Amino acid sequence: MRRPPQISISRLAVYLRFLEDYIKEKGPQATINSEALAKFLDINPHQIRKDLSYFGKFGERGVGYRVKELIDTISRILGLQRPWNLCLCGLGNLGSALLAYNGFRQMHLTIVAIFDNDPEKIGTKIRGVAVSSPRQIPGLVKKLNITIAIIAVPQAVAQGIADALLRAGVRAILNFAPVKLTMPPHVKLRNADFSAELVHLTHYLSSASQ
Amino acid sequence: MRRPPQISISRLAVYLRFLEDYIKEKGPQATINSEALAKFLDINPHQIRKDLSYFGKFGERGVGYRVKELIDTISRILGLQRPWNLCLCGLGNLGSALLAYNGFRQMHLTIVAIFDNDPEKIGTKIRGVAVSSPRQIPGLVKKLNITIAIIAVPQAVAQGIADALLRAGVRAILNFAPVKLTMPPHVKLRNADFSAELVHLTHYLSSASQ
DNA sequence: CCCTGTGAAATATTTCACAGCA
DNA sequence: TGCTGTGAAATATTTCACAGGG
Repeated sequence: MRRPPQISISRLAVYLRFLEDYIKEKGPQATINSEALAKFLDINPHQIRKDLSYFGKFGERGVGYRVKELIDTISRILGLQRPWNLCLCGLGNLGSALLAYNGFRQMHLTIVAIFDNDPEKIGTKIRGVAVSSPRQIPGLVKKLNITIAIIAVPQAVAQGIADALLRAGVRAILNFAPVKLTMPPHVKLRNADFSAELVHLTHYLSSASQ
Repeated sequence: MRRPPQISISRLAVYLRFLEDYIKEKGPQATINSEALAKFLDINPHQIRKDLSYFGKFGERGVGYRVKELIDTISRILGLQRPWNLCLCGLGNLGSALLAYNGFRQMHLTIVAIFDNDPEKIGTKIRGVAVSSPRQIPGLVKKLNITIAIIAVPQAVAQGIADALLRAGVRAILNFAPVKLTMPPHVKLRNADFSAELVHLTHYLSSASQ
């Protein structure tokens, strides 16, 4: 059994979300086999079994997987069995969208601090979360035990915010700003890049039509 | 020379964005070699040369790449040398964030229609773009020659919107709703999934600390 | 000599086929 | 029999090493 590829982590997240919907519909005793799950998600059943096998044996031969157990297992694999405190940097449209996004809560991910430069926003509470100046990053990251940060600020200030987060001791960053950030290797950095996604579509459409 | 992997398209988008910033700083005569570019983007220089070589020969031995030319070349590869009309489905926080996102304009991607169910919004113009009822999808997609759609509606209605877009003749969809959409193979579908990104961070943090 | 472009090697990932247990 | 778990095969992708043109 080898080390799981990065991409299998993304797939586990997809399985998890589907299974959470599925158990709501089918009830807590539901089981599912890899073939049925594969069909729903339009993926190869071998892939699913392989992804899970990197982490252990969770199914029953002749039966499939007990959905309740599988949800717990995948949650544990993904580190979602415990709560995480996040901060959101940047409360523009994107930051507001992320704050409103419900997907986080059910994953035990809680935004406990918001940092924004706008004096109008600083000192207010949005959806129950206080907005602070970025100068408060060092203090609040420690005080609120924040380990993960979301960067949703303009390109030009993203690296500066990232540096402040790094100094404050944040250990992982999800960056929505369209820049390549520089971080030491002990900080885990992921980039979410809208335009890179769109470009797949334009490339596909223009190469398909030639 | 083999078929380029999907992921090299994402990397080309990253190269392109960097080069656009770079030429602004260094001027229109700038050149760059694969090693320098690789260093800026924290990537392997062989990877960059290989990614480009899937599409042709764009560099000069002993010199590197002329940045201006390389920008044009990558734009052409990605299908960005021509304009594209997009529609945005869903004008919540995320939809608003996407509408405000400047990255699209410089890629010749124009949002020409917005679809939302809210009667308060229908009939208004946001950032110069009219908001219409989803019932207008068939008519407007054809009339405005929309080929690409962005779905930023709640999970529960995403498949219905996708079906309407399909019937209207849209050829590619970028889906931000956290569901697996079902589409026939001739429609190119990409998913942008925030929580799948975050889960990489929680998985990393919890497995690193064990 | 400098740096690209590219076959070939190394590595990573996916798919397959089937042993083995309920 | 039915389905998982997993080595092994097939593919895909990345990295390397170097030929070759300016």
